[in-house]
Amino acid sequence: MKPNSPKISRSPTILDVARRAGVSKSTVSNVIRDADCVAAPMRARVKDAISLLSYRPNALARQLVQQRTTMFGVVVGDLANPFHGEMAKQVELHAAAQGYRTMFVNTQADEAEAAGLESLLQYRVAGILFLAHAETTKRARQLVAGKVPAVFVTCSTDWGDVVCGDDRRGAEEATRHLLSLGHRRIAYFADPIVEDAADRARQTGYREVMAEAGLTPTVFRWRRSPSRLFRNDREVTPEDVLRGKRRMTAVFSSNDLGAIEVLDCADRLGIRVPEDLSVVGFDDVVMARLARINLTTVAQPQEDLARLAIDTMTARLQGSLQGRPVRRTVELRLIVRGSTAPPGAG
Amino acid sequence: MKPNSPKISRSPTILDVARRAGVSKSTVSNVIRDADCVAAPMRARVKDAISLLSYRPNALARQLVQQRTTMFGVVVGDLANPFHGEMAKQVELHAAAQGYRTMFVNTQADEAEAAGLESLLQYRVAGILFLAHAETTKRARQLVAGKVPAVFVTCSTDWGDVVCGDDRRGAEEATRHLLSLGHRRIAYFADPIVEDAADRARQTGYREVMAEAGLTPTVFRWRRSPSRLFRNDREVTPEDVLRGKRRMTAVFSSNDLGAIEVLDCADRLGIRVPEDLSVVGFDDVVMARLARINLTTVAQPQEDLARLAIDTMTARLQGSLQGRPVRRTVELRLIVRGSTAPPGAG
DNA sequence: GCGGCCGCTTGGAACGATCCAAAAGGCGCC
DNA sequence: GGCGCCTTTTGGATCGTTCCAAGCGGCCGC
Repeated sequence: MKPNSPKISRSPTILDVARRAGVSKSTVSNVIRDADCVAAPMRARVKDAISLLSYRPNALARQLVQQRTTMFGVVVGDLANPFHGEMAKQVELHAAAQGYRTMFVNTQADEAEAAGLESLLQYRVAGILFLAHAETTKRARQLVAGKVPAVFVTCSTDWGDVVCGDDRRGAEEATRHLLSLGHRRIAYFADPIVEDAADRARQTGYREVMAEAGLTPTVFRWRRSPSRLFRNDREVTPEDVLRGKRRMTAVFSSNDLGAIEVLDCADRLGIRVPEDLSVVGFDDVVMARLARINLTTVAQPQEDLARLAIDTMTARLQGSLQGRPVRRTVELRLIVRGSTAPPGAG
Repeated sequence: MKPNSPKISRSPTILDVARRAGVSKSTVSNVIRDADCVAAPMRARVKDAISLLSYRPNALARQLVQQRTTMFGVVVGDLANPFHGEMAKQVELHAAAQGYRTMFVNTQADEAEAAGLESLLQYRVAGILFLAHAETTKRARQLVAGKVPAVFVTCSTDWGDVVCGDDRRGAEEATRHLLSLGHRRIAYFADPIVEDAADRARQTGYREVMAEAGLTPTVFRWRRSPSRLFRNDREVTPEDVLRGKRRMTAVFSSNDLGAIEVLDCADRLGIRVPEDLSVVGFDDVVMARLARINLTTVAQPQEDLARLAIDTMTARLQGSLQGRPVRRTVELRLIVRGSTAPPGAG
């Protein structure tokens, strides 16, 4: 080996540090991983060399040799959706607290999803979190199932752990609230193009309660995905529902964004809320608390969801959780605000 | 080397593929990087082996040896903020289109920022994007400046490329709009605790126009960062402004979230908008378009911002952009909606 | 027939860390 | 003084790729 090869500024490696401190690379390695088997004066000398060279360990090299990474892949339907945004934030926060970084893929079960997942797998992420995601494609399942732990947050599946609220019960509570106010003609608005499990569970809760009360359920589905909301290109509008022959007095939307969209349509059509129409959402996004929105909704505790999701993931990774997928739930709670009232209250 | 060591299911490597196809690993490498120097029948044989073993290249190993990664670090102030969320989404989208993955760090110039940046640098990300971020700390500068290209989107700095609108001119236009309606007592609401450059530029624009008109500027600052808005723990409220001795007739907020907060306070205080108070925001988040919000605001073209940011970043990486930091701007445009009217219009 | 060239394939040396087994050194005990 | 033991330190193998220079045929032209 030639002494003093003329290094042209490249970031220093563990070998540079070793040379500078006059020790072997193994000792440097022991210091940076702070193993306990290194004597104090030596440790000090190495630390000096490290800060002198402003050495920064290479995470790629480390994770390659360790055969495990500290990155999570996060697949999120639509970061522009406030609910997803908040979930993403909370997940990033809790992952970071456990020493994991997060790689995001923003995709709605479209063709980009497969590419995004493929990429995450090539990076050998330690696990993949699916956030408030529409139904995953079979392709997704076939790509990740079994290769890497998967946790689904606020959405359901049979091939990975699930962390969510009891959507069905939440929907039941919301529907009962409308019933107790005296509503009989209550419509359910499903949001995305692609059905997801959360949507289905909420719909089931709604149908159940309607049936119990001897009422006919009415289900509508937006034709646009949430990201396209507020874009004035609605294909199903509340007008279809409210001006139709069997006029509805209440709408229960599978999520807040949809509910707010309903409010907006109602406003533009001159339909008063809650006098002419009651609206209930699901999620409790911050926006819903505004005096101008003031939306009755089923709150999902986003921080709890995120914490539980990360806990589940780390449990899988440490092996303290093994075997068949588990399902962990958080408490949902109806928050009554000003968008609901007895029918014909005006 | 022992033949047939009893492999216990591990993801297959390039060597496994090579053995299976009866060629050398170099040839396999040539196939997966599709270099043109490999004969057709051989290529076919290798591809068969790849799909047979469902081989997936290891991005860590590849990037380690190539000495360059295809990951961007993205530092974003608050993913729960709709403007940041939309920016994050657009950036992820355009990065993915160029073959880059994104690692997110959600942080507001707090102590977590340094740790997050350190982590990004350990991963040897190709570059770091700062999104709508509050002023970066000196620590951030000292960590990343010079090591890796940095692009600041919708915020400014002197040590990295900047992509933003002409905030000052936008603020001027907004202020002139209020003046032209007849307002004289116009307050400016600065949002975050930590001043950022965008905020300063907007404030300058406001002050400029006020001075030209011979009016005294009045600047207020929220004491909470945007993520804490809507939480009922305001420390400065529009009440301070509107009920004070020198009653304001208009408020120009440095961003939409703040403007919406103002609207909300006004609603709760029984102050009518726009009759008693005109409100102008900045950003044009989707929410602002709702009939119930209907906020006059200065629109920032988020997709253009994201595209330009990624373009600038890739230009730096390819070396087609070199030398001192550049500053690239996009067009801002005032959108007049229903939250502004002549003073005393009620 | 031989040299040269070209197209394809290959072995080996990186990349920058971790980890393990073995070496080195110091110390006390018989 | 020799032996074993314990604490530190060390060299080398390894992780899964890329990349380069060299090898290897075969073909063409003179």
